[in-house]
Amino acid sequence: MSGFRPTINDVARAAGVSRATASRVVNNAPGASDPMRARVHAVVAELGYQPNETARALASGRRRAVDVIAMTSGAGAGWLGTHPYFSRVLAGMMPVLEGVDAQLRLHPVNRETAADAIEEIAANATLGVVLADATPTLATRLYRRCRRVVSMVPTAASVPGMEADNTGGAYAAVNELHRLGRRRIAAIHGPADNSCAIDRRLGYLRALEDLGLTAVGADGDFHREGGHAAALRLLEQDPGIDAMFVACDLMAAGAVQAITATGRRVPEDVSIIGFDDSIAAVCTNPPLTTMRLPVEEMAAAATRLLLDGKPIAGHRRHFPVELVVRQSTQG
Amino acid sequence: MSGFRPTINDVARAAGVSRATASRVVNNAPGASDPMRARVHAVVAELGYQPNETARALASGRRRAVDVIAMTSGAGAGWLGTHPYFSRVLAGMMPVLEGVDAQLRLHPVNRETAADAIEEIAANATLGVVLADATPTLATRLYRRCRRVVSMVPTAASVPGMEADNTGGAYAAVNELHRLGRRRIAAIHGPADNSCAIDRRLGYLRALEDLGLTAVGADGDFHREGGHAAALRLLEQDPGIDAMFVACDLMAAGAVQAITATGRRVPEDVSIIGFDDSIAAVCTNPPLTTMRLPVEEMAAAATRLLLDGKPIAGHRRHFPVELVVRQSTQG
DNA sequence: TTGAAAGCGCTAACAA
DNA sequence: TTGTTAGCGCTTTCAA
Repeated sequence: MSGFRPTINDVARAAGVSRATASRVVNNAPGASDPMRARVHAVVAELGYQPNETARALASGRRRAVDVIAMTSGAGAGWLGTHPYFSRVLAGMMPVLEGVDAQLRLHPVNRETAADAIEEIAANATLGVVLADATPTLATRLYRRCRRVVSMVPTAASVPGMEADNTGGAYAAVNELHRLGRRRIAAIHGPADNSCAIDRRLGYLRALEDLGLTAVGADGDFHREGGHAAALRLLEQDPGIDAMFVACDLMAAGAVQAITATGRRVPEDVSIIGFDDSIAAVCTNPPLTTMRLPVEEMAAAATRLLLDGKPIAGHRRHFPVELVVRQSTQG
Repeated sequence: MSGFRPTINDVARAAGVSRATASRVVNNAPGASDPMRARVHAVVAELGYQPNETARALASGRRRAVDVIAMTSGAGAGWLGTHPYFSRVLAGMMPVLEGVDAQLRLHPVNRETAADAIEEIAANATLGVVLADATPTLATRLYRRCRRVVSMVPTAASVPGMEADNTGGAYAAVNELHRLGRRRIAAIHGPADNSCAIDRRLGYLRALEDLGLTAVGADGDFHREGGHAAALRLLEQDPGIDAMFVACDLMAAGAVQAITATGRRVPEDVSIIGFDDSIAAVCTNPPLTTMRLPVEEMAAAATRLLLDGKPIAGHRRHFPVELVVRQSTQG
């Protein structure tokens, strides 16, 4: 009952038509009479024929697939699975891909073997590739090979990208904290080599300078543990801190835990504003006031851009980063 | 500089060898002398030749890809992006796929068009397909078409699956709560049509019966909102509740918020045990004691099973669900 | 409207 | 060890 897969030849033979006609019918292409169509359709149903996508792709020269590259640090899945970011980009892509019958290929790429992997992905890309997170070097290299690329994070100038206002978001967050009367506003930053983190740090520093306040910061890792540790360090170093701007919700979740563990209350003693508006923001207690990074919208836009054709060099689409007020800033 | 992609013919011609030899060298297949290898490699490097995977797959009859099916409810991405579960299955699959050069194709499938989609995926599956979440009907239908299928959740008897001890986990959770001296143990269940949720509910009910306690439950949706609402309802209906078993961490996060909002303390007044040990468990405040569902391990095992060949009908691999103690059960 | 025939780029017998 | 020759299953001119 199984093991055998009918080919279009089988369909054609059984229907008593040529392979070309069978192909036309199967593809709903013009140039086949109704009686022919009926015959072929009947056979297709009877045999349970399903076109071989590989052959189809080879023959037609086009295959509809978008590739997603996610960096994995060393062995293992890295961020994926431990950080909400990736599932948000996938979630953003799905709806736009659903209607257009294109498949989504996910490529975990680690820093060590990145060069080769990128080369191969570029060679076999069709609709294009979405860079979930990528270093400028990597993005540039990929873009040179295959122009149908969109990055979700800031990379090189030429590589088309979706650009969220990370700097502006951080700037706004600090100002919100200031508006609430906070004056000792510390920061928990992301990794020093992460482009989003760099922008957010910049926004924080600018805001503090503009407000005439002193910057106090600690570096985190974009994970809960790092946020927890950083908050503890900050509080020890300067017990008078009355607000924290945290560069990602996951770290903010850790910070909230650390702060309450020292006997302080959030938001009464220390107000917190996170960044991302990911699932972590609503899981904390109290829920986090945060700067919303519209990841799903960005991923959807990136996908649509690829679907619509080759994005031009240096293409930019800007996204605002807006304040979402929850309980970590106001009792 | 772009637009042209060298084929293996170009390589062969430039190297002055036959296509077969070029192919052998590129594939590291035996039967080519060192001088030949050197010549071909040089040309490959010079031309920047990259094999066309589609042609390769068609010619060799094998393509290494594993398909992942994730259900999307209606329009949009459904769970993906809003529930940590999916990224965990992807994260579990990545490491095992990384070494073996096989690609991962992600298929969002919605209930309405599921039948057709399944048919096509089955027809083009190669290594096999992993069902992240699937109804028995769907799993059975897919399994009939393509025997290389592994489900991550309980489905039909014949469909190979990774089976976590959901019932035992729930049973153990309730007993832990009882051991801590709790006697009014309520439950927040998952969706009535979700097989995992059904098993967890069963475990809860059995435990309460065995302990001679009265069951009190509310239905949730496996999301934070549902957990929040359910906890509120429960507390209103029976203010004396001193513990809750919540069928998923996301709901538990909502429950913690709801409980503290009523002025009660976690864990002093109400102890909570969640389920999953997802990212949500460590973001809550206090962090959640939970029953660990080893999703990554299960996904990795499922992938390996597919890589090793066709799983036999009814294949089962069992996974324990273990208690992870954090602060929601003990001050 | 239909069919014959030439590939898509590659692998894998089989000969030499 | 090397090259020649068929295809893999399908699409797509081009004639009929």
